[in-house]
Amino acid sequence: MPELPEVETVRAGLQGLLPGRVFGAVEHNWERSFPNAPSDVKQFLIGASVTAVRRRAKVLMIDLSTDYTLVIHLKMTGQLVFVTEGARFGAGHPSDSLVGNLPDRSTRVEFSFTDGSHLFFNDQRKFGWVRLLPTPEVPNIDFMKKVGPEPLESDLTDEMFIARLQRRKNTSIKAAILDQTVIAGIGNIYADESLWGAKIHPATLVKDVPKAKLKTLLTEIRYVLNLSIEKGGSSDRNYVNAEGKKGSYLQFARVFRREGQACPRCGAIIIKTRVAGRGTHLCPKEQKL
DNA sequence: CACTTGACCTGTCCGC
DNA sequence: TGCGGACAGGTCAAGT
Repeated sequence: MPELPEVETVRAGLQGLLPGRVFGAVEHNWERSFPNAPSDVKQFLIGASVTAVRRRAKVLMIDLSTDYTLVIHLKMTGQLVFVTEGARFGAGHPSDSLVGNLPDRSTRVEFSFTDGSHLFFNDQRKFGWVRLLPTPEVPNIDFMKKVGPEPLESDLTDEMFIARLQRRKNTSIKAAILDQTVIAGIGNIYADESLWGAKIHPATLVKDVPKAKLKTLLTEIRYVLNLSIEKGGSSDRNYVNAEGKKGSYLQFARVFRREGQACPRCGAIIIKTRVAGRGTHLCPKEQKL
């Protein structure tokens, strides 16, 4: 799923809903979704209150009063949906939702708070995970050690972005920006959208993209990520925010899932192809190899 | 080291 | 209607 804008939307939602709530119980039905030792869960989660909800790259962090943190990766189909007591098994969710009554068959973990509210970790494909770690250890997990800079942080300069891309100079520009160790948070949707914005064919080797275009690419990455955050993210199949609602970015997408339609800039027909092992959408007239 | 491919899973869609 | 295969928003480990 979830790329940076979707994870950020979930983070913002949870930040408004969770702080102060106290964990009362946890249930899970798929070991790999929450592989923590039961003794750790009992000692450091049950009875702890939420202090803050953070994000780094596509990873969410729910900080606890015990100086432990729930670290969560939604991968392709993960959802984190908060419901008050009445909504559990209850009236379901509004029409702008992909979630019905919870728990459902995609529910992997159910967190219950002492005030009767619940947080559901749903994950149809079971790729996602939740881990409970001491807060100071979170930056030391492999992913955090290797992940690249946040694209929306102003301390990432054009020069830094270009220099990091050069590490992957013999691969396609699309593979390079999807590489989380080069830059954080970009996935298939925003890769296609930003490459269209910068008029770069996704299969172009990094070394063959002029520096001026790489600079433009960073501008376009920031544009699409910010626009998507504003629209609440992209809901293609599974993604919903912390309240179970869909995001609307795909209504504004220029190429993603728009094969067969006219390019909004030049009118040529958008095509779908395959680059870096991923479905790839582009304008064949403006994005040439 | 850089790069590509398959694996991890379930569900849906498309062609026969 | 059933069945096989491809594909789906993301990482990882293993291969070359």
